[in-house]
Amino acid sequence: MRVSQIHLRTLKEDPAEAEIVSHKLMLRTGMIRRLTSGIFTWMPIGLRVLRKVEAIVREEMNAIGTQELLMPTIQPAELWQESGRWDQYGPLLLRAHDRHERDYCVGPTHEEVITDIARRELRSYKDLPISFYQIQTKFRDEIRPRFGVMRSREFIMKDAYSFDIDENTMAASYDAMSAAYHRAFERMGLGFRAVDADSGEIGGARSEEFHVLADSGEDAIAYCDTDHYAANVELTPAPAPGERDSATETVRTVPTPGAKTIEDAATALNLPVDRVVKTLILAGTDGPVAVVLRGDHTLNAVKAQKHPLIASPLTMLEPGEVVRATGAPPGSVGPVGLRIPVIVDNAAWSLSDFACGANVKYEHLTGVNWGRDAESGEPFDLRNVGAGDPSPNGGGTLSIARGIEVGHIFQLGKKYSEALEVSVQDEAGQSVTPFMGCYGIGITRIVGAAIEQNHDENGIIWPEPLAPWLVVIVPINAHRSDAVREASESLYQELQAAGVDVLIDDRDARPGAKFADAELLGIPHRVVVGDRGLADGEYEYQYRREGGREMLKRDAVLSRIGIS
RNA sequence: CGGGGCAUGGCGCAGUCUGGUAGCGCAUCUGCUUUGGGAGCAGAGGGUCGGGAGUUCGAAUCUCUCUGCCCCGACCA
Repeated sequence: MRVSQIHLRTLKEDPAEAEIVSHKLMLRTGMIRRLTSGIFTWMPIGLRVLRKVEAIVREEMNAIGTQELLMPTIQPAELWQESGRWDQYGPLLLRAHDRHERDYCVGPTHEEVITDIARRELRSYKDLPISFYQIQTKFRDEIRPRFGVMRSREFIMKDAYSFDIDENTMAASYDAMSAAYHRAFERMGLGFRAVDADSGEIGGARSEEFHVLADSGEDAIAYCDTDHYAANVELTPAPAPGERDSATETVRTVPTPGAKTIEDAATALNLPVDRVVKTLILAGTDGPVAVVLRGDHTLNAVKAQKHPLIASPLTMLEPGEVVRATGAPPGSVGPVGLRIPVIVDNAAWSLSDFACGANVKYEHLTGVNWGRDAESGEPFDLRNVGAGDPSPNGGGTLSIARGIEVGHIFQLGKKYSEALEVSVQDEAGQSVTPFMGCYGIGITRIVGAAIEQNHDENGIIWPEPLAPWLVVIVPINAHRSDAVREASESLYQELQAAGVDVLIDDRDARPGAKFADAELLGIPHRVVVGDRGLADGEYEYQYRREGGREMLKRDAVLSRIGIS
């Protein structure tokens, strides 16, 4: 394509609405435009990238025999009432009604519709296994859309659903899908990791998340390369409690003036943070509860919410409520002498001669021991694991990486097939309920995640498979050099003929402006055609990711691009 | 939904405290010059100052109200 013939309007400054790199760059390159909160137009350049992502996903789905279909975005309430999710799904579901006052929703996902298809279409075990997928716009009325395309309300998802006669074949369908996901993300050229996930309310035997690794990712992943453990930190178990040393100190009250954080207290007490305990006051199922963690640890909300005394969703009490519950403000609270239930984390449970808040403002206790000075009760796993913790598989220590969730696969079991009464006949002629799996890929999110992972101060650095164009040709001063015009034009024609996605910057612009745009757009290969090089029959070649420039003959340029 | 912030040509901002009828940079258009890292000069177009109500001789500026957007929390592809 020719730059003169496409709509290209790049911005030099970051728009104020964007906070993270991918969002800024998508706006600066003109890939997307916001219509309203969490709803975007995909402009021509952005759409080119989106289509590349879709094409790879589509090919990998087709390759494992999953069949593409297209379901409606608008779904009748009756179906959701049948599954029970009309009430369960809550405000995330955008609802509407038609002129006859019949209720509908804009599909946030399609288990109900595909299960309805299944019960109408599937008759016999001979129809199974079978799976379907679609690439389609979804709508989820997120409480707080943010980060541009990464958490938008309207987004494009690839959703697939499998139907199997029993659990074993369900597992096989799941494994095939998992393998296809690995291939798809590999083909996109993205650094990613598949991790064990919480199957959560959806239930079912197994679940994995696929994360694109990026420092800006919202999820923390714990992994161990030696024993191949990988899971969301939310779910990674911390070690069981260790042996407690016996008490050697007596309790002393120490003033800690002005100490509000664990670090303040540890400094005032002249102790390492892991000898000081933090006490968090949370809303409980029956009044406030105290949770005790080692000072260097953080509370894991997913684990805490599973405790019978802790209210879900997890709620930290306000300072005033903490004073009412404990007599002291946050920062000076401790487990000794509390009249509310105390729940102790494994690591804190294992401490002896530790320090904690004295339940008096700006006072702490040292030499505290469980049993003698405060009741510890049973230990619980309540904390997030960190780098250096032992791997649950036992083969090494954990590292922590940040990731952006771009895919999630589940074994659903019979949840929907039972609710919507799908049945097929088995070999014995008996009616049985098929086992389902569901598999999602966030197509639009992948575009943002790819940029988060691949950019520098000058702009995007596309992995080749996702780039809007593979090559950009930059003629220098073509308007006054026949040689430049002819050479760049013939290179353009040759690349086009070879089926390469090539862009030629035929604008009557200064070289600097063209270079800046080529880098901002992140096009992998740049070929600069100027009188200087042409005098020696050479072109300047630069690979966006590496940055170095070299003067090459035409054949060498073609071979760098990957055509011989 | 709770907490915080913002709203002024397409984009980024100043002006608001202390009311006097809107300005800067980028972008756009015209002309001339320029041309290997976001050109220079000269000129031009473009704004109901988010909406409504009020105070005032007079409101971008003060008051009330509504709306929209962004950020921090629980949720997700």
